[in-house]
Amino acid sequence: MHDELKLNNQICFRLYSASRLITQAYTPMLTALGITYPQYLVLMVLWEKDNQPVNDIAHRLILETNTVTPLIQRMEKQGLITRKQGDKDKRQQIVSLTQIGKAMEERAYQLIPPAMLGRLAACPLQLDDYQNLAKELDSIINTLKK
Amino acid sequence: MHDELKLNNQICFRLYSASRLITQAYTPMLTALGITYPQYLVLMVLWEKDNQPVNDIAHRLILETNTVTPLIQRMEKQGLITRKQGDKDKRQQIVSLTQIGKAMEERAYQLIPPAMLGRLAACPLQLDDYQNLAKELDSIINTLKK
DNA sequence: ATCAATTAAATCGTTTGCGATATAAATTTT
DNA sequence: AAAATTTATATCGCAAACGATTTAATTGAT
Repeated sequence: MHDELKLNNQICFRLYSASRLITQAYTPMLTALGITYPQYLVLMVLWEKDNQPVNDIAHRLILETNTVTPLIQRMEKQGLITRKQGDKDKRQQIVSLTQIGKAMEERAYQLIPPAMLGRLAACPLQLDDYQNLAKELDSIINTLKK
Repeated sequence: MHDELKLNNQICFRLYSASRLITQAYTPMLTALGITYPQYLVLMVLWEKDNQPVNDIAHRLILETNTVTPLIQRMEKQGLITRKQGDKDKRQQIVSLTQIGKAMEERAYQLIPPAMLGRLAACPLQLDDYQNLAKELDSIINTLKK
């Protein structure tokens, strides 16, 4: 048995597990808001800057448009966002928040950060551990993204 | 705009992105072997210890059986593993490697670790950074898994 | 200006991941 | 032992991800 192929030695498996578990920790709050985690990501992008084309949202989330387009279509059906053809470039679809989508920011702010703090209260990591983690993850992300 | 809701301040988004990007980095090698990343995880579990029930594999990968069962069914169809009912407990399905599944370990060992090393060569992280990262991820995983 | 190449979205098909539920076998309770 | 509960898998439905392809609009080249 090659040690390199042991699950315990895999950073990738840890990232995969930690990512899924944190997403699962968000789920109860997101379900209360009626959204999923990827939809929450799209909303965060739009809360920072409204009226963006699909491509910019996809780029920000490091996703392909073939993932973002259906995601956005579902969000439109739910009344969170609207789409309209771009003025300068008619290939673009400009995505904008509805009043419902805008209003959800405040609800998310009240609900999610305190709940996540509670959920991670038992975690021994300190603030500088999280900052360190963020830096290490950014290194990996920047190395691997095209 | 609440700072807590900015994408840049989200550990979760970093984990999600890093996980997807590393999985994508594995993909060319896994495609050459004819498998996917979750299938590779199942194989690693079985390379460490063959003949395990679905439940143990799911537990090891921190997945539910409703994810692992169809995954294993596809792997069976591809001839990588076999399933047989448990002797003591007839509810169990014992999963075992076929010769093809066993032989794949050596091919994976030749192919994957060197390619991933190359892929991460440009990453500024050092060995102790990775060890640190592993410890931090384990903290999060242990805090959040039931 | 015309034709070719690029770009922005969308569509299609497959594999995951997971909540909810079903089924059958084993265990516990009464 | 019969009934109730728990446990191991499996099934179903839906939302991601993503490779591959398509369509329409824009840009670049001749």
